[in-house]
Amino acid sequence: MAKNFPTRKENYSQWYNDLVIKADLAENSAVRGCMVIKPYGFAIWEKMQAALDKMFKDTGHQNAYFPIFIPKSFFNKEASHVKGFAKECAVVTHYRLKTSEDGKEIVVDEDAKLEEELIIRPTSETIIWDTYKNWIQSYRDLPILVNQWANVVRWEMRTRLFLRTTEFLWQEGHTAHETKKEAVEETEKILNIYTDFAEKWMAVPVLKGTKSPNERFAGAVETYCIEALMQDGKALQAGTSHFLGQNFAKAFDVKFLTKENKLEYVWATSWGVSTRLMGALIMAHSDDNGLVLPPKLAPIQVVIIPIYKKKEQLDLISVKANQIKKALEQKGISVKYDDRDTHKPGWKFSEYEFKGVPIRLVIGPRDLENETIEVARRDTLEKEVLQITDIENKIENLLKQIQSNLFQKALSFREDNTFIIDTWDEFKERIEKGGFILAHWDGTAETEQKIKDETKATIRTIPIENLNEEGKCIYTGKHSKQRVIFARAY
RNA sequence: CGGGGUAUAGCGUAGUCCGGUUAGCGCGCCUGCUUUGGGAGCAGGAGGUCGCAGGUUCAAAUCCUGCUACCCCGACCA
Repeated sequence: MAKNFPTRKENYSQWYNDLVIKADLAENSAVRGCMVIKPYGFAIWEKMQAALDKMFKDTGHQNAYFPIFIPKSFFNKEASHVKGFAKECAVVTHYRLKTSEDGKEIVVDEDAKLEEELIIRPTSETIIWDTYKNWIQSYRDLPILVNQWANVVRWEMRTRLFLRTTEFLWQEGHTAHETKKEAVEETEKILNIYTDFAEKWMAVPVLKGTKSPNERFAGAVETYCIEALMQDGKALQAGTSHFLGQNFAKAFDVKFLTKENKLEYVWATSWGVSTRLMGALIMAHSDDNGLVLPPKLAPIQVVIIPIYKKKEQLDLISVKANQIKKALEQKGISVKYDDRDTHKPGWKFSEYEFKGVPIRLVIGPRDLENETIEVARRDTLEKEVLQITDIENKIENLLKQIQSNLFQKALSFREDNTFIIDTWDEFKERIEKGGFILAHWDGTAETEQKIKDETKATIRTIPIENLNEEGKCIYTGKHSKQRVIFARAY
C-alpha cells in the first residue's frame, strides 16, 4: 500500500483524489478547475478513445472537426438550449493584448474588442446545425453521421479531477435523419454502444434508461443515459444519447426535400461520453491498495520484474524475461519489462500495484533454476508460481479471467446495493446509506423536485427494461406507471 | 455569491499567540559504499524572495493594513 494513502472507508473522496494524483493519472493545473492529464492517465483515455472510435466507425459514423468558438448569437436560436448552458459559458471578448503604458505588464487591448463575442463551446449543437444547414437539401444528403473528438468548457462552480472539470475532453456525435423513427433508432443504437463499452471494456455494469424531464438535456425531446453505481453508493452518469426531435432543425432552419418533393425539417440526435468515464473507471474497481484497471484498458497489461543480486545474474534473467515478453507481445498483450536498477523490487511491486497493472510477473534466480515464474494478479492480490512452459496462453487466459472477474464483482456490488423501496420513511433512511433505489414516482417534476430538496436524491433514470409494474408514488401516493431509479449522484 | 479556514524547499509540515543567533523536521532529490523474492541501511550533500505589497520596530515568518490564490461547507451543476 502507498504510504499515507487513505482507505475508502476512512474518507472516500480523499481516497479518490489521492488515487488520481498518486497513480499519476492527472493533477490540478495552474488554471482553476482545469486538470493536467498525465501520460499514464492519458494512455488509459487513448485506449478508451480507440475502442469507442472503432465502435462508432463500425456503425457507419465518420469523424470531423468543428471550431472551438461559437458566435454568441447562435445561442439565441434554441431557447431551452441557451437556458441550460448560459450560466456556465466562457466568453471571448477581445483578440489582442498589448504592453501597458508604463511598459510593465501585458494588458487587454481595448481597441481589439470583438464585434460579436465568441463563446467557447460548452457543446457543439449550435455551430454544427448552423453548418448542417448548408450540407442538407435533399433526402439524398441524409443521414449525416458525424462524430468529433474535442474539448469543451463548462464553468462549473466546484470541480473534481475527471468527474467535473472546467475544461474536459469528450466525443460528441451529431446526426441528421429523414425520419423520427430513424433518429430514435440512432439514439438507441448509440446507447447500446455506450452500454457495451462500459460493460465489456470498462467492466462497469450500467443501467440503461431515459431521463426525467428535469434532468433532460437542454434542447432534447428525450435523453437516454447509462448510469453506474460507484463504491460509495453514489450514482455516476456515464454517457448520454439525446433524441433532439426537430428542435435544432427548426432553430437553424434545416429542411430537406423528401422523395415526394415535400419540404420537411430534419430529425436529429446528439450523444457523448467524456473524460468523466475515467472517474467511473477509477471508482468502480480500485481498492485501498490503489488503482485496479480492467485488462482491456490497462496501458500496461503485464509487468515483468527481475530479482537479482549481481549484474551477471540480471543478464541471465533478462534473456528469459525478454523471451517471455516477446511471446506475450505476439499475443497482442502489452508488456513492460522493468529492469531499472534505480529501484528495488519491493518498490516496484508497490508501484505497479498502485498503478493498477493487472498482472505482475516476477523472475529471479530461483525461477531460472526451476523454469518457473511468479504470477501475481492485481484484482485478487493472489500470487502463484507457474511453470514457464506455455506461459503466454496462461497469461492470456488470466487476463480474460481478470476482466470478467472485475465485471462480476462490480455487478454483484450493484445488486447488493439496489433496493426496492415502498415507503417514504424507508426511502429517507436508505438514501443516507447510498445505492440505487427502485421506487414509484407519480411522474411530475414537482414531486421529483421535492424529493430532491428533502433527500438530495434524483431520478437517475427511468429504466428501459422496466418492470411494467404499476404502483403508488412513494412521496405523494398518486398513481405510478413504473418504478424509477433514485440515487444521490456525482 | 454567503460562512469558515489556509498560504514556510518538489511534497507534507514545526515555528506565528508572547518579534530576538544561521527558519527546524519527515518524505523526495544528488554523491559514495553496502543492499535487492513486498516501498533498504549508513555516511555526506544540494535545495527557502517564509503568498504579494505596504507599515510599525534597533530587529518581522512572527505585530498592523490592504491585496491575491487555494481548500472546506453551502448555493450552483444533464
